[in-house]
Amino acid sequence: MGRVSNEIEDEVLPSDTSAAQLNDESYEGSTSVVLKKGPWTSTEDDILVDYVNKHGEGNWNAVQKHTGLLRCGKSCRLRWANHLRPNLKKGAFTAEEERFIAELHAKMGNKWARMAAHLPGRTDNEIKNYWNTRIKRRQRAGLPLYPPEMCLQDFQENQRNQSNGGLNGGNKMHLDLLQKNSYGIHGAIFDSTKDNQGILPYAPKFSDVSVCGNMLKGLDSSSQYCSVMPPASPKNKRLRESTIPTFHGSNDTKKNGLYPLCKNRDNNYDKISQSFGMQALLDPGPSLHNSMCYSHSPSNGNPSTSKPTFEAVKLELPSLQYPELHLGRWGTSPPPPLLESVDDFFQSHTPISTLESDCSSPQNSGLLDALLYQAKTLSSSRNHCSDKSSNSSTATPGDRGDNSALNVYETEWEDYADPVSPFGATSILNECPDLRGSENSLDEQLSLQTFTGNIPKLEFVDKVWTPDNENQTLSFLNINRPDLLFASDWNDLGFGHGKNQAITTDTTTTLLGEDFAADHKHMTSGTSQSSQVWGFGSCATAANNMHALCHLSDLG
DNA sequence: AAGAGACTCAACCGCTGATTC
DNA sequence: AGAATCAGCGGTTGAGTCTCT
Repeated sequence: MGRVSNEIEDEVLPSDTSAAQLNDESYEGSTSVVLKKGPWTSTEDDILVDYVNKHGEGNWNAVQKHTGLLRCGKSCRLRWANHLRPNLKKGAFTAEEERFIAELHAKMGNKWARMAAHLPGRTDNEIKNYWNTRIKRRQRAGLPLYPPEMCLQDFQENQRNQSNGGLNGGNKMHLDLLQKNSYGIHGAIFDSTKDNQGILPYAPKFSDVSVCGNMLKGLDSSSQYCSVMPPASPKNKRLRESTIPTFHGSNDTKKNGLYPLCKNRDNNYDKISQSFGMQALLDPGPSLHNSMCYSHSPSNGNPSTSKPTFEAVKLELPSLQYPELHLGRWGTSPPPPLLESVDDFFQSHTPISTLESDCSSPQNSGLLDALLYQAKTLSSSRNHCSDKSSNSSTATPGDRGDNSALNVYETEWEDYADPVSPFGATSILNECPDLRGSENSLDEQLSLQTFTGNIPKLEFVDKVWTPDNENQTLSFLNINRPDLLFASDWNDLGFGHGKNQAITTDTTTTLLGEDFAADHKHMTSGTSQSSQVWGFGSCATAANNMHALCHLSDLG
């Protein structure tokens, strides 16, 4: 845009640059050739296009020699790649593209070129500009950079990693990165917490639990952005003494699939709580630390003393910022229940993801427990008979083995799946038509999703995005929604339609309150397809749900 | 209407890895 | 093996445009 001024003065391309031009500061180069800088003119474009048409791409330094174009090879390549090459898609990103970019960024970080490779017609520069703009915008708005669902996914991966034996190589890398990045992260995380202290009764008081890698990264190199976008308003200055622990993923996910939130029965809620900044209040013990990185010096030994690392490190990897996302909702939640009870809840129930094959009996009493157990039982029997729908989001690792497409992508994933990326290449093929056709911007939709329970599902990242496959790419994963036991999944279980659904909804309302029920109701209003999957509408919602369930469990 | 600030985007810069000599 | 060159990537800059007050 802009820079039209050059258009006039350069209408004639100076293959025979005058001496006057040599002194022009817009020209630079060696003693022999003075290369022009600044905006390209249409004439230059024509020359370049003509050259590329004749000689093909590459050998950019030869352009100047052969055409007299006073541009360096770099500039030519850039011009061609970003503006002149055919099939470039100009114009604003569509909502679908925006979502896809978010997903890609979540997985890749600031790998613009890679991202561009998945968006035909889009350039890395374009994507980069878009993303940076988005970051700024969301930062100003105090919004998270990523949809909360992504955070959950990362958390789930982390859960699996922990259950699989602690830190693996990827996690180790995580730690390294984390330590390097702890400063920026600290600020970021803390910002989000303090900002919500007023409304978040269980705002984390733990300190020094630095967010791990993927959550922290991805924002940008200069750490000017944080995983949780703090409102730009000065009045929102925040403390710097605490952080919200978060989880990090690993590439294990791409092997294990998804939905592990409840898969590991070991203190799942503890870990969730950790992720939401609750854990430390209750359990400062080492369990927390399995997945948490500490920014303070190990020699310090004082977990309450945050010692940000000031080493300047470029953060590239994705940053998942969920804690802040819906703190408003958190704020509306009752004070946290006894987390132990939540642990009990999870421990007493077969992980949702394994309902199909494992119907444990409730170990806890309580209405919801009973309901959940009943649902599980029915689900198990039903699923065994129905041979799992093709788009089941609860594919097990074994299922994945049957998915050749998945395997293909999985292989390619290895190339760039960052071990510290928040998301592995989890691939659950579920469509969520709810978002399709929406013309809302991604930001808007993400906000919406927060309350509708739609979880943007990370698909095979290594496929090229097209409108045709977008519905697959943007599948949604709802694997960890205890609240949906009352709704969508009951549909799936044969409970949810008509009267039964009304009953469960009413029950939810009664037991969990209008707010929760409204959420639940909203979420269940989706299509049957979307109701086949489980998920958190938002981390906060999930937390609320768990709190509610915990309450119920205790009440029961 | 005007000014300020935000936004957008093209282009440049520096760095890195691959390739060639 | 090491230097030179090339291609590409990601970060940054800056000017035009837009929006808000």
